Formats: sequence, structure tokens, C-alpha cells
Amino acid sequence: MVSTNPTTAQAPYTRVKDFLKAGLGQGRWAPGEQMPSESELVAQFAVSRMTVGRAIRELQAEGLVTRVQGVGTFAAHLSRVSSTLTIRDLHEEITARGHTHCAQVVLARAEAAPPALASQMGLRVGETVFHTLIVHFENGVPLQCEDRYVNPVCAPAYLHADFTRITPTQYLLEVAPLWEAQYSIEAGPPTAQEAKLLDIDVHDACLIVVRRTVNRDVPITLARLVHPGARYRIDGQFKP
Amino acid sequence: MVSTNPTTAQAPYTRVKDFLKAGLGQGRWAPGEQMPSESELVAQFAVSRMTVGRAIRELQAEGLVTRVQGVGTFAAHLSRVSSTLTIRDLHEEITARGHTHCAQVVLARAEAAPPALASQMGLRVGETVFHTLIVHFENGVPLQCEDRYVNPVCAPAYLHADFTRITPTQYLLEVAPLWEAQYSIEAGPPTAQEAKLLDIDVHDACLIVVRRTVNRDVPITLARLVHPGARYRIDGQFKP
DNA sequence: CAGTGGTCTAGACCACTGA
DNA sequence: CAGTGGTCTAGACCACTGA
Repeated sequence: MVSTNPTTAQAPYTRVKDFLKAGLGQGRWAPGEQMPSESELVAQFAVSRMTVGRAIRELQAEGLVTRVQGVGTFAAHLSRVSSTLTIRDLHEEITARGHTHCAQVVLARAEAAPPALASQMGLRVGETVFHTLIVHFENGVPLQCEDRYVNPVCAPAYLHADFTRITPTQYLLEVAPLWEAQYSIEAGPPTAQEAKLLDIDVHDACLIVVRRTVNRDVPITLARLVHPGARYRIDGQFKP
Repeated sequence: MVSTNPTTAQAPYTRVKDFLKAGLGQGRWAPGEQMPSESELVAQFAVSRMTVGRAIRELQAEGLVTRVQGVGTFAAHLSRVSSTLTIRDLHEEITARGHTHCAQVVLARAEAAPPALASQMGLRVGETVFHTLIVHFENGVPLQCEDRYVNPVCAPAYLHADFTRITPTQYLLEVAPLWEAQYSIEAGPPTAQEAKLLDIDVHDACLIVVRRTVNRDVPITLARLVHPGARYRIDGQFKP
């Protein structure tokens, strides 16, 4: 017995999901309150348990419900809201705006890692680390100063890349395709060198992103991205 | 025929998922390259197609693979990376650090919406809008200046809430539990009033978050959250 | 013990693609 | 037409919870 499923109709799991989502949006189940069980939804929608399960699992992935085995499904407390922030490669972001991107390589060399850096990169003190300092321009205006350290183990040919043609981010994505990162976003003043490179005053506010990237527990790269506050903004969306 | 699944063993869909994820991490399939089909994985892992499907669907949700019906599954191009940024309610964030939070209500009143605000809030010009200005303190130090407009239709009793006991964010989450938001994060100077309220200099860099929140296409609230750059930071993680 | 969620199977029909 | 993904069903075993 199989229901026909013309393209015009919604998939059953979508109907269940939308029903629950709409109820949550209307406050039908208060945060923490128990929601219908899988078997109740199976009866109500006349679908199989797999279908109901998928609907609820997706709501769980979106953070809208909490499930406890043996107990039930509950409307989530939305005191925290997770947001999806898509960080695009700067080159792509600029060209997507129809503007031209170019990069100036200020520095690209191997250095001996000082203690603080060594510990963050998982290297021994004095071991070789690659260091690049690149300024990115949008239509000739400096938009980002990228100060980056790279673990030679992960990208041995890093210094031979032409960073006027490929961004370090893109290069590293190709070398080490799957990674995790922690980052922090803060506002602060640029260093004297950064101010000069970005053509701003040392007292101008900058948006500073510090990012540490790890591939299967091996530190790949540590980057400090400094943007003139007046020219750069991060946009995002919440979609709980 | 059902396999026993002791707690010690991984779930089959996890084994398939981990296999594919590990391969992607090792560059076994280059970005854009076709990956094994569902039926190939079914044969290889001796599991059902539902199980393989779940594994791949979750990788797709994580942005690691791209699927095209009738064609196949492909390793994703990771040129953009989506990050999960969990924004917690400020009260919760501060108390989680073991610190004390308190709020000073500078302003809480109804106003007539000027044109620019009216269009953003979906109101007519001159219609009533609620306006609050609240300073949040962590252990007595000002951490955030919250300038917020609220649509009276969504939260008619907003001005009667005691914002020294509940944050506007928490209050609005209860009134309108499911919402979407757009936000922008930027660095810039505070206004003269904000500088005074935050006890900083007008030239000090601030991290400014502007957030517009919508519930089922009805604008709920517009907020400008100003943080002293020296005292506040947003942390996040990429987990592609 | 009854009820809950966690997961799996074997088979099915379908839409879509490209040869 | 063969191969791909998209989705569903009816039933199953399991772990867990709380009465």
C-alpha cells in the first residue's frame, strides 16, 4: 500500500513537521511542555513511524524540540538561539558584489615560532611556522588586513602559492578540505602597521576576527583579520 | 532479520556517515567529484537504503555533500563555510560566568514612529511604537546598551514588564516564541549618550549588533546593541 | 509494566537525468 | 532505458523511564 505522491502535494514528513512548527509558533505547546508522542502523530496523520520520526528529528536538529528517550518530546526553551552565519571567502564575497578584488602580499616567509604561538599551533618553540601578511582590496580600497600563521605540516607548499591569485582561505580549503574552527569577533583599534596598511587612523574602530582552524585535531592556521569598522560588516540570519 | 545493536557498537548510519566524512577529510573525493551512490554503500556496508540515506542526508545538512536527483551525490565545494553562532540571552550569559547581572532602565515609553522606523517595523508613520533603552551591567560594569523598538501589536503589555527582572529578549521570546531575525555585526563609535551610559570615551571602539526580528512576517522588534569593544567579544565555532 | 524515543530492514513507487 | 536520489510503509528489536 503506497500513497501516490504527486509533485503538487507536500511530502508527508513535511506536513507533520509544518504542523508541529506552526503549533510551536502559535504557542500551542509552551516551552518545556510535552508534545504529542510519535505514536499519537502516527495515528493523527496516518503515516508510518519513520515518517513522523524524520519530521521530529529535523525539528530537533533545528533546536525547536528536545527529546528524551523513554520520556517524550518537549517544546524547547528558546533562551539561546543558534544562528547560521555564512562566512564566505573574501574574494568570492567581493566578486559577488560585482566588485574587483585584489591582494597585496606584504609578507610571506618562514619564521621560528615564539612560545605563545607554538603552543597555539601545536608546535615546539622555535620550530618553523609560515607567516603571511596580506591586504585585501575591494575596488582599490583596503578592506581586510590578514595576518596569518600556517602549520607547515599541513601545507608544506604554502609559501609557494600566489596569493594575488588565490586567497589563503581558498588555498587551505583545498589542501585540508575538512576542518573545524573557533573564532572570536571583537571591536578594537588596529595596530600601527595595520592602520597604515588599511589607510585608516589608529583611533578608528576595527572589526577584528580571530580564527583558529583545526583539521582532525591538528592545528592548521591562526588568523587575525582586521577590517575598518566603517567599511565592513558581518551579516547573518537566525532561523530557529 | 534484525541485527543486534548493543550499546557498545555504533549505529549503522553513524558508521556510514563517519566513513564518508573521513574520506572527505582525507581528500578521497575532491570537491565536485562524484561520491559512492546509495546502492553502492548499501552493498558495501550491508545495510538498508534508508540507513544509507539518513547518513548522506545528514552530511548534506552539514553542507559537506551536494545531491542531485537522478545524477548523484558529490563532494561539496567548501568555498563558503557556515558557522553556528549561539547567541545567548545576556542575562544567562553573565550568570553562566558566575557573575551578577543587573539592568538599568533609562527609558521605557510609547512613541510615535518616524518614517524610517515605521517602514522597518511595518507600521504607519506616527503609529505608536514602544521604545526602551536599557543598560546591562556585569558585576556593576556596563556591558551593553540596548536600544530597542517593539511592535505593540506583538507585545501589547511590553511596557509593563519589569526589565530589571527579565530581559526584553526573554520577555519577547515568551510572547512570540518562534521567530526569525536578520542581524549585522559591525565596529564603530558609540553615540554621545551611549558613551556616557557605558562609561567609555566617544572614541572607544564598540561592537555593535543590529537585529531585526520577525515572527511569521510580522516585524516584532528592532534592536541596537552596543558593547564596549574592550569588554565584549562574540565567540563561535565552525563545524562544517 | 506500559509508554517513550532510537534505530533498522526489505521492499516499494516515484521523479529525474543522461545515454 | 538504466541509474540516481526522494520518500514512504509495516513491522521489528532495543534502551530507557517512571509508575
